[in-house]
Amino acid sequence: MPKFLESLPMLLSRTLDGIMPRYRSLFQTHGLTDQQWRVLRALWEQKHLTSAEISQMTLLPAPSLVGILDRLEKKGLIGRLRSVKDRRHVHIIPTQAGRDLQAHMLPKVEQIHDSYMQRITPEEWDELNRILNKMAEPAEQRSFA
Amino acid sequence: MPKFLESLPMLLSRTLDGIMPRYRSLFQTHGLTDQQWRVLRALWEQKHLTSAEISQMTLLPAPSLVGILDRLEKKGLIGRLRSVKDRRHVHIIPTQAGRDLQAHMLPKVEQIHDSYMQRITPEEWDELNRILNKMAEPAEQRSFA
DNA sequence: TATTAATGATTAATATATTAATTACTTTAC
DNA sequence: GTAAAGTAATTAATATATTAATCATTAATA
Repeated sequence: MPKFLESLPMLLSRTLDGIMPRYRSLFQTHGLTDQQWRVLRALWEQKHLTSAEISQMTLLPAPSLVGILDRLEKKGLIGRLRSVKDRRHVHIIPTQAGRDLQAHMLPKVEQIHDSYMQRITPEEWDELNRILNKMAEPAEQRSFA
Repeated sequence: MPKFLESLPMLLSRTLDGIMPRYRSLFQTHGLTDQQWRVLRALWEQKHLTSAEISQMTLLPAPSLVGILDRLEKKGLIGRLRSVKDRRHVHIIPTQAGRDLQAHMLPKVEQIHDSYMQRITPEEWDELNRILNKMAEPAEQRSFA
């Protein structure tokens, strides 16, 4: 097997490719894309978030978010509300239909997540987080061993 | 921090978002996208590969590959050659310019990879691979503990 | 061998990613 | 108080992802 396949980017991509289809088929039964679900999920414990806040939480690039929010709005799952304090900000608010869909889907999403968690021990999960965070840590704020 | 940010998909996406920019800025100085480099990289130790083989190695979906190969071909980095044995297959072959670019870029790419590897121990790297492969393993062929 | 089924690459349609530029609005600094 | 600098959302242009369908070719079967 060539070294290429054992690189860090390929390892991560391969893992994502391995786990996402199960999530995706659930999303599809509810007419959502991965990214659209992410936005709804980010709004779960919030009354409202600005577009920039959603972008930061979901890792979805701001320009992509415009279209994603357009489509969620067209589906009646969210609303846009321009801030009165600072008219540059747009607050994104889940509609009742959006909240209902969240409530319906979240348990199933968590069920899939749990099924993956059961493949490893809590210690392995901690290890995984520790190692990956060390990888992704920006160079500046890295502590030298 | 909401549980959402601690999910497996978000952990993996966050890590990729953290590490890819350094690769990407290198690719950009050579006028390549991530995916275009992946294809060249896959051809590194091969004289030629079919489109399907490249798709499987690089994890790039076959329909996306059509355009990616178009652009690599237009840049004079690869050539397409329809198989005589089975005219359904198309062999992808790096041109001399493609091989030169590979040879020039590969050390720099490996340098970036090494710099990430230095953040962790070889044992942590093995752990990481072991855990992630367990996550991505298809359910059917999973061994029960 | 004529038909049917399967396969590899491609096209089509829609959604998202990436980078740069723009627009509307706020804040700073002079 | 006004011009300049900064900020949040958006648009624009190009590249890629996702799913389904198509096209040409080959393999399988009656």
